Amino acid sequence: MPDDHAPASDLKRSELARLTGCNLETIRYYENVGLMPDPPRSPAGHRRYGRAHVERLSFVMRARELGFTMEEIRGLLSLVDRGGHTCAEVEGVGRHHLGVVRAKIRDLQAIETRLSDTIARCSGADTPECPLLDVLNQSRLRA
Amino acid sequence: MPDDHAPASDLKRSELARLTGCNLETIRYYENVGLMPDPPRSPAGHRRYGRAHVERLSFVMRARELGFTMEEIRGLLSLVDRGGHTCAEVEGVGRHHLGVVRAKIRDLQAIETRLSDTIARCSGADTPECPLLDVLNQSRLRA
DNA sequence: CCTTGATCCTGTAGCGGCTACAGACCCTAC
DNA sequence: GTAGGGTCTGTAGCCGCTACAGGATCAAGG
Repeated sequence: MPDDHAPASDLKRSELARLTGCNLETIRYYENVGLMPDPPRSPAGHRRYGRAHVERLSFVMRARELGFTMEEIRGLLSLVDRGGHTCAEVEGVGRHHLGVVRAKIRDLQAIETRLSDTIARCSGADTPECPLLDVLNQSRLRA
Repeated sequence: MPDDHAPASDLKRSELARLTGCNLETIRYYENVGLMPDPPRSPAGHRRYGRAHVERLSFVMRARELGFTMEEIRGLLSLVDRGGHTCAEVEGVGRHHLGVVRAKIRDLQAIETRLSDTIARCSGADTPECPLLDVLNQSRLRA
């Protein structure tokens, strides 16, 4: 769709927020931690964003949606910014993160199994005896 | 069960830490946030723990291992402490937490799928073109 | 031109769940 | 007595935001 009739430049912070769906304060936060560049300012000191900022923020947001840490995103951005990056480098970051994600899934699945197995044995009755409490109380010291 | 021959009482904080595997500082933290009771003190003000503290801390640690938040653990502990708790109440807390765990797993699995599908298309070559970067750059504004 | 209300600016504090460190005490052994 | 450990307290830092206070500035209406 040709959309050039809409300038999408010289945006205020609130407009960038609305356009990207990013929280207003988070934009400033990303600037502080170096994920977003210091934007040019109006004479009164108000931030003015352009198309490049919209794309940069969108990149950051999509990376966050995929669970990349800010450190990893900084890495990805510096790869791209310095130019001459390779797919291999980017893939390396991605594979590492994928490993972390898979590890988290495994941890949570172990919890899920243990928890659902335990709860399945709950009577749901008005008695104080409770398999879940037993699991939490099961002392390796006695027994 | 008669187990009174093992004292396991009058423990120092470091001993409680060693016995439970809990980090030394974390014990004080749990005390500050109300998961552990204020223990009795030696004349010089040093904390002295007994068997009950070992069990309490173990309870908290097992609950944390299952991913319960401190808020939920406080809830579980107050159920037990006030007496007259029921399995139904405990199960309720557990079921709620299980829902949260399952939601997290779903979120992570969505990330995992998207990430692994994308990385699978990476060439791993020295070219700048990269499917992962494409995904991060894919602008909903143009295209 | 002036006022009003919305927006912008800055710095800072808070969330959860710890972890660690500084600087003061204290305890034990030699 | 003194050296070294352990303990005490308060506080700051981690991540990734989010929110709020108190001031400056903007845009519209009268």
